[in-house]
Amino acid sequence: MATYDTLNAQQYEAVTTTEGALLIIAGAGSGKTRVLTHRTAYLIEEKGINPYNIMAITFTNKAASEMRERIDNMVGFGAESIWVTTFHSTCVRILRRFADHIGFDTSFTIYDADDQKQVMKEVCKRLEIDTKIYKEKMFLNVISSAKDNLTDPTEFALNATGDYARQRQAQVYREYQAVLKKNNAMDFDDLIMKTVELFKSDVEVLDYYQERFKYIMVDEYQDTNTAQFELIRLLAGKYGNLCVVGDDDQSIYKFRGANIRNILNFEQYFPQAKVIKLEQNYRSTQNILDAANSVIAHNVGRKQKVLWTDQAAGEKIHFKQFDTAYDEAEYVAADIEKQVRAGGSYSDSAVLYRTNAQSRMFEERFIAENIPYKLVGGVNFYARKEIKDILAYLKTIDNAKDDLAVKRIINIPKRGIGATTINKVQTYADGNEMSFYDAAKIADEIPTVGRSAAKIAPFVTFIQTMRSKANFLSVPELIQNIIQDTGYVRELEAENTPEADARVENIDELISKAVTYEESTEVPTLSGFLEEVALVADIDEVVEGSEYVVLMTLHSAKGLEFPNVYLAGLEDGLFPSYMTITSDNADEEMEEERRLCYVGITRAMKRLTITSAKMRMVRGETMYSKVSRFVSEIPVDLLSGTVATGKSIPRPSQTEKTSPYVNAAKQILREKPIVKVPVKAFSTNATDQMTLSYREGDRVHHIKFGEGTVTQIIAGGRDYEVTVDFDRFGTKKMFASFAKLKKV
DNA sequence: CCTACTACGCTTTTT
DNA sequence: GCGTAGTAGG
Repeated sequence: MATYDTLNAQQYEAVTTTEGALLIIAGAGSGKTRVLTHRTAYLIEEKGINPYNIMAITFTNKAASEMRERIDNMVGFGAESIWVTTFHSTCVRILRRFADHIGFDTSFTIYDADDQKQVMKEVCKRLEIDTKIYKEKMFLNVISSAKDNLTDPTEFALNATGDYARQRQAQVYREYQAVLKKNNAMDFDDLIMKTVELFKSDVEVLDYYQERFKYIMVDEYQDTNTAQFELIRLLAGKYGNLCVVGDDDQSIYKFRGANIRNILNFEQYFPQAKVIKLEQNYRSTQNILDAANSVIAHNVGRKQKVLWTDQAAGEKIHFKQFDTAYDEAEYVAADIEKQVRAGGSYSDSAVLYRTNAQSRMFEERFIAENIPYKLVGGVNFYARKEIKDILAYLKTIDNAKDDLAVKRIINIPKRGIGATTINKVQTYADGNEMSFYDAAKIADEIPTVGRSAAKIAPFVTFIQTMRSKANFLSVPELIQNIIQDTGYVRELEAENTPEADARVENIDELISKAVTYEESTEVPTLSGFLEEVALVADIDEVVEGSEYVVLMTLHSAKGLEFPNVYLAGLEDGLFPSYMTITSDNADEEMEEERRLCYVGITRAMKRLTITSAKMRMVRGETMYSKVSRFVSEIPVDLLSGTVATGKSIPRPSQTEKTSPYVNAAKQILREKPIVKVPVKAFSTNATDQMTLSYREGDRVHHIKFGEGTVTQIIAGGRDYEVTVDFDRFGTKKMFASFAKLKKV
C-alpha cells in the first residue's frame, strides 16, 4: 500500500489526475520522479488499472532503472509487467518483433557513431565526394536532424530543389540508407523513425500497442524531438491518457533535435490538457535557488515559474576567479580534501564543466592528490578500440550480415588479409547480392582473390566453429574463447605498456559486464547482450553513493544531485561558448546556454562553488577570458569570495610536459575509482583470491545448463577450470569465475 | 602486405 | 596537444 499523504497539494493533484492529457511542469528538485512512481501505484491500487497497460518512458537507462526500482518497491505484485524503458529500447523491442513489416530483418544490428562514420566514408567514396571539402560528419549531422524531424530521403530531395548542396545531401542520405538496409542495420535515429514509420503504415500493429499502453508517462519531456513526440502521440492516439513531465528551463538538447515547442505548445496539441506546476523544491538551499532563479529569469521564451523552498538560506555561493586553469583545478582539489577532512565524503562532490576537454586538468590534480574520482563521458567505454574489436567478433558470430563488423576483425589479429583482398571480396559480394561474410566463405571460388583465399579460410572456420559453440556457451565464455583463440590479450600483454595494460583491463571489464548480464537476465542470449551494450550511455554507469568525486559535463549532470558542486570554467567564450556568442542566432542559443547554467546551479544541494580562470590552454593555444556573463546575473549579495590573484603556488613551467607517471596513472584510473571501492564481484587474476564453494563430485547449478556433477577442477593461471557433467547438456569445461556455479 | 611516419581533426553538448 | 586514420616506403 502506497501512502499519498506525504505529497504536497500539487503533487497529489498530479498523482490523482489519471485520465486524459496532463502536462506536469516540474521545476528542478520538485520531486517529479516521486510523482511518477506514486502515480503509477495510484493507477494500479486505486484505479484498478492492469500494470500490463502502463508505460513509462525516459531518455537514459539510468533514469529507467531508477524508476523501475522505485516502482517495484511501491507496487509489488505485477510491477514487472509495466514497461519502464528508454525511447530507444522501447523502439528496439517493437522493431525486433515487427521490423519485417517494413522490410527489415528482425535481427537487425544497431550502428553507433563510429559505424555511421565508416558507412559515410564508403558512401562518399562511391558518390565521389571530396571529404576534404564536405566532411562526413556534416552529412551525418544533416541526416540525423532530418530523421529527428521524420524527413525521409524522398521528402528531403523534394525540399532540395534548386539548391545544389542540399540535392547532393539528399543523394548522400539516400545512399547512406541503402547501405544500412543492405547491412541490415539501423542507426540510433532510425530506431525512432522506423518505429513511427511502422505505426503509420501498419494499423494493426499500431492498434495492438495502443491497446496495450492505455496509460503513458513520459519523463524529461522537454528533451523530446519531433520524431519522439510523434511516437508517443501515435501510441496515446486511442485512449489519450498521456502524462508528460518536464521543465522547459532544463531543455538543453536543442542541438540534438529536441523541440522545445513540444512542451510550450502541449496545450495546443491536446486542447483539453490539464497543466500542473510543481514549484516547491526539496533539494537546495534558498541561496542556491535564488541564484538559479535570477539567472533563468533572463530568458524570455519560458513558462513562468518560481522555485521556492522552506529550507534555510544556507551558505553563500562561493565564487573564485583564478589566473590559470591549473590554479582552478588545484583549488577545487584542495577544497574537496578540506570538505572530506571536515567529515564529508568524496561522493558528496561533483565537478561540472562545459566541455569534456576541461576534465584533464582536474584528473591530473586528483591523481596527484590521490583523490578518487570517476570520469563520466569522453570516450564511451563501448567505443574503445579493444572493446569494439571483441564486440565485432561477437556480432559476426551472432549475425554475419553486418559487413562492417566482419571487415573490422577479418585481419585482427594479422592474418595477412589486406585491403586489396578485402576489396576483391567486397566487389564480388556486391556483384552477387550477397553479404561480405557469405562471399568470404566461398573465397576460393572467387577468381580475383586467388591465393589469398587460403588466408581467409582459417578465419571463416573459426567463426563457424564459434557459431556452433554459441548455442551452448554463455557470453562470457564466448568472449574468453575469442581472446584465447585469437591471442588478442596475449598480444597486448606482450606489449607491456601501461596503455596496453589498460586495454586488457577494459576487456576484463567487458567480461565482467557480460557476467552481470548473464546473471541478471532470465533468458540470456548473445543477441540480447549485444543489444544491451549498444544502448548504454556513460551516465548509466554512475552508481550513486559510491566513494568517489564525479567529473562530468553539465549535460551529463541533468537529473543528478550532489551536496557539494563545483561549476568550473565560468568564462565568456567557454561557457557560454564562443560558438554561441558569435552565432547568427545568438539570442536563442544564449538562452539554451543559460538553461545549461541553470541546470548546473540546481544540481547543488548545500554548497555551490563557481570558478573561472583568466587564462587557459585550449587546443594548445592560450586563451584569455573574462568572467562569464552568467555570473553577473547572480545578485552580488548571494556571492562570497572574490578574485584570487598572485599568491598561487608555483606551477609547472609551460614547457614542461605532463609527467609520464601521470599519463600512465590516468590510463589505468580512467573509468575506475582509485581507492576504497569494494572488491569487484568478479576478479580475473590470481586463483588464490578465489575460493570455490564446491569440490569434485559435488552437485552444482549453472544459470543456463541447470544441474550437473563436478568431475574435475584444475587451477589455471588466472582462474579455475571446472569440468561439469550436466544432466541435460552433457560435459562442459568452464572457468569458475564466469560460470558462477552454485552448490546444490 | 606490413610498418612507420605524417596529417588532420578535434573541442559544445549525446540517446 | 592528443589520438587516430591515411599514406608512402620497405
